[in-house]
Amino acid sequence: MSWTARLPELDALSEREREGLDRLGVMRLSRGDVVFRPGDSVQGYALVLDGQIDVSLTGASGREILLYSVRPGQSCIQSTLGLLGSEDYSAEATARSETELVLIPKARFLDLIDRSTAFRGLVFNAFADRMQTMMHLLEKVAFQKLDTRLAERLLDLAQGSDRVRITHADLASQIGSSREVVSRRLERWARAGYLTVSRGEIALTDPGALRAMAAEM
Amino acid sequence: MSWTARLPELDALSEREREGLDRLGVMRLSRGDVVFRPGDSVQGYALVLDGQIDVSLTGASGREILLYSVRPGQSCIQSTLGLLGSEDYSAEATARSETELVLIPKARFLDLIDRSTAFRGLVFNAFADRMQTMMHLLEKVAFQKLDTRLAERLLDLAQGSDRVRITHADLASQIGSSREVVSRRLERWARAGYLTVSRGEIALTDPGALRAMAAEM
DNA sequence: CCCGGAATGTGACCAGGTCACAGATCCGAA
DNA sequence: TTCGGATCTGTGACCTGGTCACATTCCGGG
Repeated sequence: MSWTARLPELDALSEREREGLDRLGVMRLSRGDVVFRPGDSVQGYALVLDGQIDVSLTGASGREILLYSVRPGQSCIQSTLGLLGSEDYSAEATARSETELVLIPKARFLDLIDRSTAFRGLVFNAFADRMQTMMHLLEKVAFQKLDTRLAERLLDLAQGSDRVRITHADLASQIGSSREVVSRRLERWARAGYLTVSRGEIALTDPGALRAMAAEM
Repeated sequence: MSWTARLPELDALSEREREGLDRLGVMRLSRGDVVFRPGDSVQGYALVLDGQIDVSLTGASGREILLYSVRPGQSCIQSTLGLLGSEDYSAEATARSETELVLIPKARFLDLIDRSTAFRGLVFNAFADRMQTMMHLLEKVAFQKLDTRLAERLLDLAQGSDRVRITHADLASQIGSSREVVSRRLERWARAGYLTVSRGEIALTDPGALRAMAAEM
């Protein structure tokens, strides 16, 4: 079966190119599987078909921060980095849910970049986008208050719904903070009536208040 | 006169391509001149011939952090970002010394990317490199202690010599900290005998100690 | 020699990260 | 059902670093 048909992003490729890619096998990952870790060498260009992969950095203290999530149709530009700049991974990637992905081998990838204008555009737009979000992340980490980042993250995780299933520790690692700090902040917000916390779950009772905090820089 | 000859990085380009580029004018900037600021739209691909351009982010509080410096032969990948991803600048760039640069207009740039494998390689290697250093920067800001970043910066600015001409405020803005904090830290280090401070200048008396601090993460 | 601006010094305070534990809750095995 | 370990959360003490509000000091030009 043809996986290239599942990604509208690839429509611009020629028939020939798509056929070639379709012969590549689809990998399946379970939640928690590690795609790569710091120091691994880059084997190919990773393209997610379904599910989600989180790419994050870990500091010396063990504290973590989420760089970005790779969703269907997107690629993990850490691999682009490795393929074009020939440096190994310095970040870690794990599957956040059941995930299907395709790995385009290095040689094939470089060949496609050379021959296909469409593919090139795809890759470089994705690259530029990620770079942009990385800059925004840097800006947030360097200058924004914890409140802002936490509120933002909660709203993002909620995706419009009013509850988020996540532990304080996970939440902390996504915004580059620590569990204790997040716990205390959540407690404060609970007292203020913005949300209620229970083991493994947070219910947003006043998303408006959160949005206000996320908005103020 | 041919400016393309001044950059060994461009040797890989064909004769034709180089001739075309040579017709572009060279811009001259003085120290302090602003190349672009947040919100400016991207006009073309900026290539530095001589001098140095610093690209930095500014937070709401006015605190700044240096993203990277563009040296001769390098390009400001903020412009690549804008050209490939079509987002405007979110950072600010200023000339740190007398600087000469060439601006390759958007259309010409995109054309070159399409036609010239060599040019493409150049651009994307530079892009990947910057991305890598941005990740390292993010890692530093998120996880490293001030000592490490400050010591690192001092050694970098000293370039092997034993003195650095810079104000505490400038130093602070380069590492994303504040003047007061930097002043106090320098004073502490002066008491420890690592360096001596005088108005506008810092003399490194014990670079070894600084290197030790820069090394420990 | 004086004066204004630039650079630096200083104390008080606040936000947030770290450490060391203490409870609380859940879940599977006996 | 109950026990025990694992996971999650709560809490106080402490430290680093950013912020605010000023006070000093230094330097060059008139």
